[in-house]
Amino acid sequence: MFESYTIKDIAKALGVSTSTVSRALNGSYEIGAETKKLILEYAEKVNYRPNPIALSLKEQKSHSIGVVVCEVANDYFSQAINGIESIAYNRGYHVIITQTHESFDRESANVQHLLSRHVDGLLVSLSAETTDTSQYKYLLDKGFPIVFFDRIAADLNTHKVIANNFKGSFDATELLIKQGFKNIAHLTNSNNLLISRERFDGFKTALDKYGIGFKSGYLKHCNHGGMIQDEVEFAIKELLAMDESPDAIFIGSDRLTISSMHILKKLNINIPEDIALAGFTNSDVAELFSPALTVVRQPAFQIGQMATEMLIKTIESKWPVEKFITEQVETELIIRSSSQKLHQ
Amino acid sequence: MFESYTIKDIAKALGVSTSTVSRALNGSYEIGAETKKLILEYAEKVNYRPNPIALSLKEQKSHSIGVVVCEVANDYFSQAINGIESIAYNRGYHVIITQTHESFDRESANVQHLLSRHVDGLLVSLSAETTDTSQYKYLLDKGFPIVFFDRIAADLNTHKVIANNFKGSFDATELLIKQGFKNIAHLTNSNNLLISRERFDGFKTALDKYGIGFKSGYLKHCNHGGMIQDEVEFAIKELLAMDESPDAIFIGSDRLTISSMHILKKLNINIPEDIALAGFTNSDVAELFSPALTVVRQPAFQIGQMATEMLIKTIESKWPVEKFITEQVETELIIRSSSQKLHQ
DNA sequence: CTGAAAGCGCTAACAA
DNA sequence: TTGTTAGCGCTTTCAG
Repeated sequence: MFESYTIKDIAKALGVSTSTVSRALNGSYEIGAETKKLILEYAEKVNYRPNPIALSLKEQKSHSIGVVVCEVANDYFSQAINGIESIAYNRGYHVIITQTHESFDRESANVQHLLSRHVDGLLVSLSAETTDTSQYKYLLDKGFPIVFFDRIAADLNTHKVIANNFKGSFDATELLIKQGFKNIAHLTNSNNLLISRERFDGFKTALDKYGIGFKSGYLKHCNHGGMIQDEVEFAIKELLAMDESPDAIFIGSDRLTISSMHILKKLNINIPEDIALAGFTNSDVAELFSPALTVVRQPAFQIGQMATEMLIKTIESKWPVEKFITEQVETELIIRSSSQKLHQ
Repeated sequence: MFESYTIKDIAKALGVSTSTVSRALNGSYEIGAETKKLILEYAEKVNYRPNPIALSLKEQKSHSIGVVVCEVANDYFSQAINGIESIAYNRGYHVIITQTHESFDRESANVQHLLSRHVDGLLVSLSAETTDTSQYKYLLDKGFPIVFFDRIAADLNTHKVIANNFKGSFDATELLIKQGFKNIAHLTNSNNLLISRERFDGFKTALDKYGIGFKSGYLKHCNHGGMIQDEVEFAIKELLAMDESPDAIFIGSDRLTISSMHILKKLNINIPEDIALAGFTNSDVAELFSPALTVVRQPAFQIGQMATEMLIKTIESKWPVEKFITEQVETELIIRSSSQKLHQ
């Protein structure tokens, strides 16, 4: 079962050459119907499975794709990875997952490692620390397939999949405004990330639309994306200690949203009485929270699927791909009690 | 960068033979210090990386391990996978993850697929449907390395890693009893799984200790492990509709615990007023729930690490491994308000 | 100390 | 229609 038959074993058993066996197995037409039938039957009988390693060596393709994300224990990314695997598996690719933990150095090391493993392509979501994308540019220039998703590198010319961050952010902020909140803070990931800037834009635009001035003190960046708990706690405490402290926070990152819930609970701050909350997250249990959490949800599974399909298409393209597209998908605003204005 | 240098390129560039290069790179002693230095320096300069595929073909080892779990979007398993990857990565193995979705057929297909990928060993947690473990027995008899974790096959002679399910279950049940609950139901996964039986034993033993008779109507099995939402809802509704309906439920599975919270919320049943709750889960946000959830938590990350270490040790053992061990780790009972008896 | 050659499993160009 | 052979990148005898 695990010491599988080789093409050679079959050839010997049947008294033909290995190439004949290969041809039969690959459905080549330059082979006798008789021989073919014989070989296929025998192969079936002994449960022949081609050795993927030998194939890889021959074809110079590993049939694997590398994935670079900040971490897997994150609802958004675990769902995206699910989508990635669902496509990859069906197309005969396996995926190697690496985590950056929001560090640029680890990101580079991971890319190197994946390259040395001869992955056929890369699915990348940048770390919060990354500003230098030259390693990707170098690879892309050489024709190596890379698809970015979620945390994309705007300046690189390749396929990208991203959610409509602007609108997701705008909608959530507008909801808070319509509820009657006036002092809305924005807690978000590093400004290095395009998604942070897009989400801030959506936030700011909603404020503008309703004539609410933006206070720069209400904008807090967690440059480690919530990997360091103290950083988040510090930011939130700063907000709470302001002269005119905010009555609502809109949070622009999955991990930060969950961290904030933990911290506010620890500080005994009531949501939404003391401060209202809404944030990006793909948690499936947000409705169970106390209070139920208003969230902006991304179609993470689908994003993973789309990115993987684009990548495999690029990998298997006979011609060098020149025209790249950026797919944008919509987010979903799920309104629950954490964003509710209580009339006292 | 991604079209890497081969040993042949180096040999040609330096005017030596490929075997000499190989020897230098592998630190063989039968080589001149001069030549060695030259080769190593050049290899360093061009950033030589051995082709892992060629190595695999040569060594008949893929340096990858296969993982079989019911699903990754599950707090326990995603944490275990984290542990698995942390060890595997350091030891130069990569992991291929497959999901059974609690189906025996998919489990078999996954094992076949992983075998055809020539994984060096298997890390398995059985599906809820599995009763026939003969495929594993066959492989083990042939000396193929397999380590079971969490949902183990008791009768197979190999390494295993498991939590102290009996004690975890006993402690949680005892807590409920001490709180004053008398009619405690037990909702759990398929009886096929040893962990279900162990957890039931812990539950039953606690009941016995306090002289509480066990009512068979209070025991509900979800044979699909919560993959089918209706099954869980049906079981809970049955409990609630009983003449003497339970005042507390102790749940024996991560997924069922989360599902139950969703269902009770939907049915507008208050916890713990109407019914108290405690259950196995590795969710990191259980304290944020409404109400905060009392949980039995397993050291999933550590379990993943231990299983992987045992597997790699078996894979790399020079001698056929004959003595197998079963590691047992302790669970942790985290007491929160969902299990609290409110005195009215 | 170093080189030539075989072989891991498979495909494909070339011969027959 | 089938067989022979070379080669993918690497290690490892076996000669020299």
